[in-house]
Amino acid sequence: MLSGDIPPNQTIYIKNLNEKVKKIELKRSLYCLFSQYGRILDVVALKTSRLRGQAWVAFSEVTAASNAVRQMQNFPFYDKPMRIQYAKSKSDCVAKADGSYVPREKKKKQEEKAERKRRTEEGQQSDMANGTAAESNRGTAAFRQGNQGGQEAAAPNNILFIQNLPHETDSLMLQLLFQQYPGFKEIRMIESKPGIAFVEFEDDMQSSTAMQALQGFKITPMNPMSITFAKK
DNA sequence: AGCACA
Repeated sequence: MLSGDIPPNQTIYIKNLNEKVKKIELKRSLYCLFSQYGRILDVVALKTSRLRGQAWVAFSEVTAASNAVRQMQNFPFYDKPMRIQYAKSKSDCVAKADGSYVPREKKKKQEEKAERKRRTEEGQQSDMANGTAAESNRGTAAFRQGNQGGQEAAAPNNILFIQNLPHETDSLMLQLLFQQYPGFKEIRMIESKPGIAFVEFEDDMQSSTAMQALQGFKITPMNPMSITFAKK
């Protein structure tokens, strides 16, 4: 169930996107969501029968893509957890940037494939069978843009930065949630800044585990939490 | 499930 053996690529491939979202809105939201990981060169999304529900986000750096693949894995986006992998090939925009771009021949077989299957289209609300508590909690989360005011994602470290909390959240509630993960040390909140919190762990492996487990966890239906590494 | 660049 790992992301397969696709080698790292500065472009990420995202699937399981909500197909009801309009293309322009989808691209804009993806841009907002992922710009916290680095500079985005291009966002590609098509609504053709074969390509709906998928998108490509090209970063200027492979490391940005790597962070995005790990940290946004299963992030609830328009009610559906994103499934993220590296793209299988180089984006045209990066080929153009590094000079290796050559216009491709047009492929006929893609149009032929498009008319094959027309069987199951609706009624597939699946799984969450063996997910974590957080995973099942995440299911119907609304998209909230997460970004800590800056652009670049902080490197993985032992302190997590939590956003989009309901303003009535207190540190005791968060402690209940985070202390179940090994290495938990403390919650820090700031009176004058409701909706955010810092959670400290012993080390960055343990903070990463908690992040992965609780990413998108909803304290209320409108508050899927957005977890990133704190800036040091 | 599905890897493009209109």
